[in-house]
Amino acid sequence: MFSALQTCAKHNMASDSVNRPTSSVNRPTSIKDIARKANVSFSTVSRALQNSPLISRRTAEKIQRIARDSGYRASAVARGLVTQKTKTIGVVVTSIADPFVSEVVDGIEECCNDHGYSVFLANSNADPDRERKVVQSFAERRVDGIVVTSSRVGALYIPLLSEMRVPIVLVNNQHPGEFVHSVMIENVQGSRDATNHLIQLGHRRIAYVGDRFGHQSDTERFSGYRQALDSAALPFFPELVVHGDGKSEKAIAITEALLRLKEPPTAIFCYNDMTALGVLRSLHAQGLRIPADISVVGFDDLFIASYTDPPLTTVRQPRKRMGLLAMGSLLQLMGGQNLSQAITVAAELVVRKSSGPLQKDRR
Amino acid sequence: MFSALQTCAKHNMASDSVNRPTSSVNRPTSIKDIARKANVSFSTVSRALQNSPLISRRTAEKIQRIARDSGYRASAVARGLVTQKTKTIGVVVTSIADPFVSEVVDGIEECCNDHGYSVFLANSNADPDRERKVVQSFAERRVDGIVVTSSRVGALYIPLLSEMRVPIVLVNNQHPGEFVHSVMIENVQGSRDATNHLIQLGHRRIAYVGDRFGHQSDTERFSGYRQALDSAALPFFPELVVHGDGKSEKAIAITEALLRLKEPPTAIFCYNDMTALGVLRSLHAQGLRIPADISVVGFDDLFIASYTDPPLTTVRQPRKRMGLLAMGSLLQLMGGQNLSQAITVAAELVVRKSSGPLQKDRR
DNA sequence: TTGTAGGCGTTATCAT
DNA sequence: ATGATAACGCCTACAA
Repeated sequence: MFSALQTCAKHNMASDSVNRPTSSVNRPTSIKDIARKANVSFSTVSRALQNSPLISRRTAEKIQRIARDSGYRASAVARGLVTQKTKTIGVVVTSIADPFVSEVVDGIEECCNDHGYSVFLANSNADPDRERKVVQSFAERRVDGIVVTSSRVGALYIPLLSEMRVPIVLVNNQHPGEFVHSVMIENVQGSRDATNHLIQLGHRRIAYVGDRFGHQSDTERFSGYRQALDSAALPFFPELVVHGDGKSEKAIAITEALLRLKEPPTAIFCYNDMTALGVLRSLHAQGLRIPADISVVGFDDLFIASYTDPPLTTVRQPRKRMGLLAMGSLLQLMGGQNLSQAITVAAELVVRKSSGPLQKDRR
Repeated sequence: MFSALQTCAKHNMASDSVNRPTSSVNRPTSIKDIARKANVSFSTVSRALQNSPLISRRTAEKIQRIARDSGYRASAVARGLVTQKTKTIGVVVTSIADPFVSEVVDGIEECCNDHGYSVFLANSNADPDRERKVVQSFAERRVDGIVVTSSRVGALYIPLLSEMRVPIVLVNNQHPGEFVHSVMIENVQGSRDATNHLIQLGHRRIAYVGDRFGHQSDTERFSGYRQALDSAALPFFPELVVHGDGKSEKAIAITEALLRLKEPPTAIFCYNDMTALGVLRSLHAQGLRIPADISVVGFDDLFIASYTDPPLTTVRQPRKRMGLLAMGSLLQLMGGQNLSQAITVAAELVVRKSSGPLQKDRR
């Protein structure tokens, strides 16, 4: 008892005079501070705070009370160092300001929070170099897993995966085939449905305003469009297919060109809602009535789609759910399970007012 | 030399047989692994990797090469433990899916990235309990600073500030007066400008569709509206002031009621763009022409504002810049500076097509 | 049921 | 210019 006290005193002196020369940088209260107040060893405190069964109820309660009263917060960084698990995941996005992306992240975050994980967020600005750097920083942070949305360079992650030994899940990335774990929207089915919808309304000259050439999602959506035409035995008009950039400005110019054709389309199917926004605006500017004169269909079902004039017929991507699914897969992978199948999510046609029956005598 | 080798060998044996009984959980390569390969002590490696001047060029280069080749990534968690600085900040948002919020976060993230910080993101869902929990988790993560956007419970952070001893900056929170460090939009000036704009167009019966009663930003925007009326010596009509909820659905019903008045307004100034969206839709449904029959002005300048029909006159909040400013302040605070003045950002009226001169004979 | 000791991967302060 | 050593705050055998 006596010697124990002496040791304790010596220890205190050491830590007060030597270890903490600058008392001005007072650290957050630690497990040791609590141990001192409770007159127990700090390992007892550690156990009590984890509700370990091998601690007497009395001391456990006392310790927990002291911890609460002194506003103790266990250091996740110290814990991470010893357990080799940080309970964090990294999320790489092109831009968090993108409404598609932000809803996916919303889903990811919700799932993380429910499972005690914190999320690191980083923008890549669709720049492969930045994307690389961001992932390096995640590596240094020792994240337990990574989710990447809309990457153009999914292949980048293949070597990283083995290097970092951390599970990675991609959402709507450009080259899912190359990557094991991914959540993808069913582009082909979605755009087939959209095109079929227009065909059933009687349209024969249906334009497709795509994304930049070579992008996987564009290729797939175009493919769905072709499939619909083919299975309805309708002719394919190459002049009705134009590549945009997924933004509305470009779509405006494209629409004008489309309308200048000797035989303009009677319906326009757009790669995404942003493109459709530009198309709508351009059509309005030309004084055309929608859908009386021409029909428009988008893809994504952004919030804005129900507020355009007229409300936009489009293909819905359940973005938040895709985020939840991605995080769900990641949790399984981090738990050591080895699911290797890519998840694919059905796209849902949402019919609003921008699509209508073909008017035979429209001009 | 001989004894040194022996020590080294002993050390290796110890760490290989005792310290790492399970070689299956192979950790990322550490400073020690590199030290072994380079035949130097691990402190030399540490210095070489930090470009310490007291290391010979030769060994420094050798070490750096080995580090690069073995894909070494310094553990930020270990570094954080010893330096007591994690180089992370926590961002609390109501919902990252909110377009206002996501652009603020975009600015924050950009600034963080430029300065070597990583950002933890967490949704509060506007729930004070969640908000409290989120901040606790940030405390455990030992973040170096916190940014909170659109909190309704700014006061919550006052005790936290002293407890956590971490700088906090609030963006557009409800009660800035209570809090030292904040970035706020100039609500009063912005809505005064908007209202003046309508007055100059000849409007006398201008409605204000606000947010829920009691919210600071609503109170301020209403105050700007009143100021404009007063300084133009115009009468104030209480029946033209209605409280919405900042969402478009509610605004639809409100607009219908407004139009049923014996003397309906000739212009509607909305608390935000979402509200304006509902107003526009309702107006369209009633067959009114905008702005010929009635003018509409919003607040925020969301992306969607330039794509409504007609494009919406509104008051712009420079959201990304506000994020940058908030993070700028936080950097200064984390650097030990003690700026205590709240930052206020000017709002900018953006005139588009939804506002026009009063038509005397409109009905 | 509780205490002791060692180690997680760094940085930093001594020595040499 | 380099090496040994002690933290940082926590977890976890192993001892008692």
